[in-house]
Amino acid sequence: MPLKKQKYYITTTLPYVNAEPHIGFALEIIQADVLARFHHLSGEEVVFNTGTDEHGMKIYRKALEQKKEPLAYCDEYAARFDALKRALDLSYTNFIRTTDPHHIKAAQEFWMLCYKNGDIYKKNYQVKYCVGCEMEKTDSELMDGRCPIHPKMELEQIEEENYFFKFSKYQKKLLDIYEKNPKFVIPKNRLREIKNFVESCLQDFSISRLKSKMPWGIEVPNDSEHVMYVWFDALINYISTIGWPDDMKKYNSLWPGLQVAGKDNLRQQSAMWQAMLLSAGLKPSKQIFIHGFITSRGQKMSKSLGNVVDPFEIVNKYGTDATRYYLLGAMPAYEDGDFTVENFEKFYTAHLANGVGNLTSRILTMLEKYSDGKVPPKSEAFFEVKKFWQEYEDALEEFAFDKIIIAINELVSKCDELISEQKPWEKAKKGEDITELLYQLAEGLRHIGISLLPIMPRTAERILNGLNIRTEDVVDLKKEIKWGGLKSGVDVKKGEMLFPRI
RNA sequence: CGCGGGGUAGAGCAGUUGGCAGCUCGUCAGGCCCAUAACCUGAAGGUCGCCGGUUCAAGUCCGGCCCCCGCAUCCA
Repeated sequence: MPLKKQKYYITTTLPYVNAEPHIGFALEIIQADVLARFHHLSGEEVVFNTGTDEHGMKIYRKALEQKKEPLAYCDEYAARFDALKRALDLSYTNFIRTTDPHHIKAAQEFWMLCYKNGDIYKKNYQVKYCVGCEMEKTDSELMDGRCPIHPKMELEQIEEENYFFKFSKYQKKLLDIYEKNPKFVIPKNRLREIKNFVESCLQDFSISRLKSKMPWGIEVPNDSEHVMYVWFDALINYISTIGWPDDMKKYNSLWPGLQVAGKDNLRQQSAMWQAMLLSAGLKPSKQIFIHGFITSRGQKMSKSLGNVVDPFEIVNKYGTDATRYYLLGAMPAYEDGDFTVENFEKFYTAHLANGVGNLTSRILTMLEKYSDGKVPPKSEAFFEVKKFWQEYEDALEEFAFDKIIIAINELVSKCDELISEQKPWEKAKKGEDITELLYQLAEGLRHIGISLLPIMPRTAERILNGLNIRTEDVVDLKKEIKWGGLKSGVDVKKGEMLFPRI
């Protein structure tokens, strides 16, 4: 009986197109890619969404500065973000732009649902405005009632009519979601953080801007004087990209999905967006994973400090797979991680050149020298691959990408230890039979190759090709993770070095 | 008493429900020659920020204190 393929929907946040792609976003999308690839290998039908968030004041201003039409400006940036796909070897299936006509329609439809549900209302919005900054200021941003940057200037009071969303109405329901599903937000401390926030104060938030002041947004239905505030429109991409509301069949088969986001997005993703979904009568997200920030030499990256790391530059210098591996393995899964070139190079040398790269050539060379370039007859399992895969899957389940890398490295070490212990070169000289040992190593290498498929797709392919396995044939992970998948008698070939030292 | 994160070997970090303090790099000493000067074994190196409490037992739980980093802009 043919089973219907299980569906897996995962999405990143949409980066805002007012700056170049950031290494922190690279981390996010690589994490999502590992999950997407793993589930694809497991035989699931994967929809993996990313894209660009393109509306709002900042974009509008930047476009004006560069004397461009906003959309033309966005086109350029969207292309730059889409270029990450190639640079980082990403497998996303959807790339949505919030200026896509379908998304615009969906956002308006969504608005109407919230409106009909009585959750959108008009209110006078009083703000303090600093002429020096040309910015609205909230009370929490002020010092002694004055702008901290322009303390000599008087703040102006501005009053405008905005639409508001009844966030406060959903306090109890949000807390219910968190209560019912203790893994709704990973890691735990982030769930606690958002719980505290929702428990303490939920203020209705403004979801529109006057079009006369800021025309670059999605028009509010039945009120052409307003456009939606960028947050409200952008969040809806998670469902508009999977067909909502036109293709309800597709939407129903995929939603709710998994969202990956940075810690700066905790509130928007796990509280505001969830309240919006409730208001529209839709299901809350399945789960939200919050990753930390990447610091640069211990400090937050900023243009003024000049310590911003460009993902394209890193990929050009060290290669796609090494970049993926470093970001996944050297950054703590749940906290901030520090990025330095020195650390990158150490990690590269220790794990890639000396570790998996060296082991691959060791094993393949031995097969060529002592086994006629063929895989020897099968032998019983020496390595505890079952335990290895259990660890691997458990770590993935909790988004502990660093733990996956540790588990793979342990398997690499075990192979190295076995070689040193058994001294196959010595035994071969004495004429002892080492075919059993060689099969152990070759099959161990196959498991390493399979386990690297989601992490470093190209490297994994080269390892598997060396063992005469085509990645197209790796379609059923359940089968692949069993001992003995490597066929005896097939030719092996040692290719180029995987990771030349730097 | 604004919010959050952190202080563990020279550096960077792990330490889940309390139960002999670990990993990577670096240093030192051996081994090995299948492998990318790679690999393996061993050693040195710690008052787990400070003080107090609970406990047979605290890096871990509780209370207090000190220090560092984010929370205006650029920016994920």
